[in-house]
Amino acid sequence: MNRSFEIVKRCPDTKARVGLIHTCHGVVETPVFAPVGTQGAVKTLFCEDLEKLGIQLILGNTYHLYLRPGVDVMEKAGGLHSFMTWKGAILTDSGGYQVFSLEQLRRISEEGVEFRSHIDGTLHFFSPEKAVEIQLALGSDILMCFDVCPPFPCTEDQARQAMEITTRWAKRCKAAFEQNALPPAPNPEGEGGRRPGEAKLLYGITQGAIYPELRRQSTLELVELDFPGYALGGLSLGEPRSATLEMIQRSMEWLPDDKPRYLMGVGTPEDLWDSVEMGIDQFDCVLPTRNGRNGQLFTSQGKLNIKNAPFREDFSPPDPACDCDLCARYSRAYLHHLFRAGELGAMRLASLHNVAFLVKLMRKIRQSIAAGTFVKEKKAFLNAYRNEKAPV
RNA sequence: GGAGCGGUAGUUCAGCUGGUUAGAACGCUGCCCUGUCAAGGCAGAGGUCGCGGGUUCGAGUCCCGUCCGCUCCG
Repeated sequence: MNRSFEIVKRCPDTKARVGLIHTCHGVVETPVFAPVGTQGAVKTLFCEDLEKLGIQLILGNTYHLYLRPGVDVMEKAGGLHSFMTWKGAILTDSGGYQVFSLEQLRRISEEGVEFRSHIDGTLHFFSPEKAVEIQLALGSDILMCFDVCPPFPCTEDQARQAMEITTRWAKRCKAAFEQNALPPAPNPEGEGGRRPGEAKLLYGITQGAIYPELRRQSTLELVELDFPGYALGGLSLGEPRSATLEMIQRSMEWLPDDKPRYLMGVGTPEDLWDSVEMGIDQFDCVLPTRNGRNGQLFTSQGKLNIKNAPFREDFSPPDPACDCDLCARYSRAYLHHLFRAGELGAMRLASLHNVAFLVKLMRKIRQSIAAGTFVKEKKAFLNAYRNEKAPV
């Protein structure tokens, strides 16, 4: 049996845990935040930056990389790792999110999804099998099942349909994965399995929008299929935060304790603390890079729109508590100026800072779980982040 | 000295033959962004239409005068 995930430490007060995911490209310490590199690049950053931050896992996107540069190029390059020179682990999203985000450009059937390329309008077809095949060609370490992500809001009927087809596709993804990704490996230990880190991992994705019963059914059916990790999909699409938290909390009851739980597309610093507390191990989010490009910084004292007028003459560091390449050297006024002047470096510095901020936040979270101070640290962080006075 | 063109938001300009609360872009102020179609999106502030008369029910728009700028001719 392949134990790709091990739990190292548990929080005495909450469901939070510290763990390790063994991938073909190194160990990933959890809870982890993975920056999103849709097109084989974390926007404005280079591998050197990610390495310097100690990042162990990044995302790539099947749909985007399939369209450009194309699977042929990826294969000739020897896979995405080699292509972009990334030595760490890569998780590829299956393109399921694009089923949602490219709503106008696709048509769903039982067999799969017909997409029109957002680049040149050409027609393409993704089946669960094809999504897996492409992810294998990319050389992904953690593959995601091809799912249908319904929008918010959506009716219970729509949510049910999306959830049911996602489950059926999960079976097909798993079959395709087992056929192509797991050639019988000689095993001198005689246990008929691999050692940790020798196998690629295919995660299942739960759906069900914000309907608890659908969520339950989705989760239980996927658990039945026995994936090495489970993702919570279709959340943080605009639904009330309380609903998101409720869906996470409920899902934790149905998911096996000994597998990594991945909350897709989240999040904000508050979301990360709250979700880890409930037992989430993995995150990814475009927020640090997208907001970075748009001039919003995460800081220890809350969000900061660096383009705002008051920063014109503020020569203090963006976040005094931060030691990233931005904060260690440049002032708010300078970054403000770079944004106003449309200098590309502004987006890079802000993205770098935001990614560093979340990565360091996760490190702090892991350490506090291990030290048994999670609850205290969370409270302290949120007090400062929300700019409230510490309780006396 | 003469002729022509032009003066409308901070800036560059739209406003057909006169007709509701004068528009755009950029700039400015702020908010937003959650498995990236995103160097993006939304909202807001800002103008006694150079000035003074006149015609008209009604003038940024037509007429007269005047000031300023540009171009050309002397």
